[in-house]
Amino acid sequence: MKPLGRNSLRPLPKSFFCHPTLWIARNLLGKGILRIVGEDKILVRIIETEAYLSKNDPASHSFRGPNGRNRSMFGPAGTCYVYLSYGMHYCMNVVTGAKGVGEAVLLRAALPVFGERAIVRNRPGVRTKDWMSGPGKLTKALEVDRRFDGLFFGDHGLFLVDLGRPCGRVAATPRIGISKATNLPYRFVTEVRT
DNA sequence: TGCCTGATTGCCT
DNA sequence: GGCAATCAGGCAA
Repeated sequence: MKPLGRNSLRPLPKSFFCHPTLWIARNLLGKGILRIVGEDKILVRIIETEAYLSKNDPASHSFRGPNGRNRSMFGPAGTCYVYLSYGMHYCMNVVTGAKGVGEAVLLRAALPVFGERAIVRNRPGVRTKDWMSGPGKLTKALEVDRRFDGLFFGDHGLFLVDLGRPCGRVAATPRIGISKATNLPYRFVTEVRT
């Protein structure tokens, strides 16, 4: 894998996405999202994810099979699945599992590593701790919207990268904001600090 | 065809 | 802590 830029950031290898979805959700904690917009580079560290499976997971968009909105969730592992939530917020997922399966990991929250100037531009007047403390806030800070739906991470200025540092302790809890399958501990958080 | 709900956020009190 | 904003699917009729 070719390093990305001056910080020797390496994109996550394809083999990373060959693991089970729950493994990927847990192991994305501490990894980086690199966003390149023109001259600006934004790097953030993932601190919260949620896994959405296909079978036996009624909370997952893919539970009822493919439709217009969730089509890219059934793409090959490493596909970016972006959907509109509550009619106004975008949420970004990494598709996992084989093509046609319909599993993904929702990227819920992150902390800044560098590129604060661009983040401030995207999140004017917002306190630092609230920059990316939710899925809709994260996409806003990184300038990610429906244009990325169905594209691959690694294309079009959006990368998942290894920061070469392990994350801290990981906690698994039920997922947020859902009404179905609320007992499943598919949300993963870490107390990592940059 | 039309109503209801939701993987949310941010403003207002 | 309450609640409005806003829209795409699901589902009932």
